[in-house]
Amino acid sequence: MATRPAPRPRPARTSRTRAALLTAGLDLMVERPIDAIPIDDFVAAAGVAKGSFFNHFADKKDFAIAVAEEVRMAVEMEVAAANAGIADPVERIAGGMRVAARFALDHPRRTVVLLRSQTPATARAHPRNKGLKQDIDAACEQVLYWLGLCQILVINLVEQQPGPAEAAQRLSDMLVLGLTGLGVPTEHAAALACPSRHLR
Amino acid sequence: MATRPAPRPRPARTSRTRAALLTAGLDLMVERPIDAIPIDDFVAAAGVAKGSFFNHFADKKDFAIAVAEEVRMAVEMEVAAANAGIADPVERIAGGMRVAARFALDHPRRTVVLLRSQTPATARAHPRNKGLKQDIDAACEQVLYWLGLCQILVINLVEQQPGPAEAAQRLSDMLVLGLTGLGVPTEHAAALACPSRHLR
DNA sequence: TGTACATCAGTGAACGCGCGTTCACTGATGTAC
DNA sequence: TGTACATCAGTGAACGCGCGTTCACTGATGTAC
Repeated sequence: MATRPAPRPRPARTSRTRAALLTAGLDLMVERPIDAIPIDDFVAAAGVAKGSFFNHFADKKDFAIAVAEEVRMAVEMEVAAANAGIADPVERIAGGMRVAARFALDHPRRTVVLLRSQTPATARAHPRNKGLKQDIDAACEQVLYWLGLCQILVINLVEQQPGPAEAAQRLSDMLVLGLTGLGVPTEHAAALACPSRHLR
Repeated sequence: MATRPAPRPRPARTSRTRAALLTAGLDLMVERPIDAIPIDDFVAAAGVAKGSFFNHFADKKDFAIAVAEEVRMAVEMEVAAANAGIADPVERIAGGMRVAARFALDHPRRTVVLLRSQTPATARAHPRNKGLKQDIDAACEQVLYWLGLCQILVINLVEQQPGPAEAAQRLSDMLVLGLTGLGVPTEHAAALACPSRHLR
């Protein structure tokens, strides 16, 4: 009967396996949605055994979330960095769209995976309840409206892969359209949207 | 050995079964993509036996196409009707977007199914070849650009379900954005996009 | 109108495959002494 | 440094379920006479 205290940290091999699986996930999910990819393909691409998959992820769904989360955190960090020190909320949301556009141009593959991971367009929840929470719903709808515009822009940039000038123009158009839609005065929106400010 | 000539047309029961399946398809595909719906659900909703499904459709994929095709033909007929007698190509494509918007507002459920049926955004073919077919590709890209804008507008209308005035405004914005993006002079685009022309 | 018969859509049980998940075993990694 | 041992990620064969597809049979519909 031995009483040795257990060894604990064994990060090297472990994190290598996990990273290989996440990388394989990114690679394969660029081409098709996760439901069309068997786990066998992920583990083959990662070069690990099928059982290892379930050592790191509870199930396939959990894996999809983990892959998307990696990309989402990367985007959010860039947004936070770009907005550091900016207080005006209108400028902050404009900055968010700008960063999203920049990210889509820089990392089209990761962006595709992120877009895929989200509840697909036309399947989103419709907060149609007209009860007491009307104000809250209105605020939520504005957020959804803005996120929707960002998503539309990002899809457009990833699909068409326009040159820098064209991309800046589309971002600018979308900013004016979106900001005026939120009630921002046209001149203010136009100033924030000036193409020369964007994308380097 | 009998030599009676065969009876042929038995349309009543047959077309009823087929129609029930297509209707069930529309109903269920509003909520989730076809890959998430077992055939058992379709036949249960249609009230027919599972075997009947394969009397009418070669396989599940064929069924998905048939459901989408019904909606697509309805849209195309409306576009053709709206554009009858109009020769100017710029007005014709503007009319196409107008009809698509109108259809999305009138038939959001059918529109959702149609959107689902298409190669999902971020999975479309990228005609990136820079060879001799440059001109053809350029034309194709313009068509894709326009269809993409229509799709974006339609998704937005179905998701947000704005009131008539708001919807007309979004259509107008998208028309100006799209037409000027195709090189149409701003004044001309603005005239075609005038909100008072749209959506009744 | 009535009867015999031919056809083909309808039916649902059965099949079989793809694939997500499990599990008993292996072996690499690290600790205790 | 060397040896014994404890742990836990890695492994891949096996399992089992969901679901698309098949098929032998039934029965409704319509034609011939």
